[in-house]
Amino acid sequence: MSKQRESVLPIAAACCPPLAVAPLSGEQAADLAPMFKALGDPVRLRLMSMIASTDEVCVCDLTDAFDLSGPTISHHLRVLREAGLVDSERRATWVWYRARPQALKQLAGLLDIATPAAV
Amino acid sequence: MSKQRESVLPIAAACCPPLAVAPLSGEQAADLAPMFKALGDPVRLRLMSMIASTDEVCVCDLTDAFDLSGPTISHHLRVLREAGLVDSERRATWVWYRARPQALKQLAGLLDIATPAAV
DNA sequence: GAGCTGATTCGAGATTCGTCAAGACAGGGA
DNA sequence: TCCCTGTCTTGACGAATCTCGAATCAGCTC
Repeated sequence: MSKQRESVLPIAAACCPPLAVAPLSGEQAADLAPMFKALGDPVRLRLMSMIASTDEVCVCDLTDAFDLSGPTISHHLRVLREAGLVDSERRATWVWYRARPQALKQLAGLLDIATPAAV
Repeated sequence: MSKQRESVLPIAAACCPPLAVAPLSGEQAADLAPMFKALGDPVRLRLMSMIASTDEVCVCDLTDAFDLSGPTISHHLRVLREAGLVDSERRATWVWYRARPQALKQLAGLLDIATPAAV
């Protein structure tokens, strides 16, 4: 991530109507599934929530919150980054992570239920 | 699924504020991650969209839509079912699947972005 | 009851994933 | 310049996942 060329992300590729409105094509599903998959691990879901609930987070703070090794946290952050859910930026010694609201919004829209009364 | 006792699902366990509002606890993340994980496979994501976009779908129709064997489709449907995302019901010879709007709504709420202006 | 159709479960093989230890790289301070 | 701190990458291993064929179960029709 030292290189910022990952700004070309799979986000724009998929912009679909809610699941409850129309079925996805195979291609759309293949584009979107990695995002859900990235959130499908408890550690990554918690990392995502920690990153999204503040403006920026330092890796050092994230590492301290888990009983996992540094490389493991780094690996999970990389998965989130490659899924387009977060951005990273090196600033002096530390690396800071920031959420990508676009991506979260896209997933939320996909899961939106057309019938609010449905229970 | 022949037995309907799976109606006791992990849904009620987790009911959390949006990711962008407060970080998840380890327990909350462990409850929610399986749902995202279930949607993290292209085949399952497409199955979910096919089920959610109509009232009910017969397994036979789902199987026909993929180049996969029956047991494989059955496996993916089981994952969706155990994650609490769909319900199944046997009616005569056929088994019908239905989405659980509660679950989709919960996930959508979790991904909701507090700042609609954010881009 | 016998036979048929549809769906699930079981068992096995190949692939992917999660984790860590060791090494490499980037940047700041003496 | 050299060393130290902090982070990422690489390589490796066990565990979980995806897929299929074969066998099993559920229900209808004759």
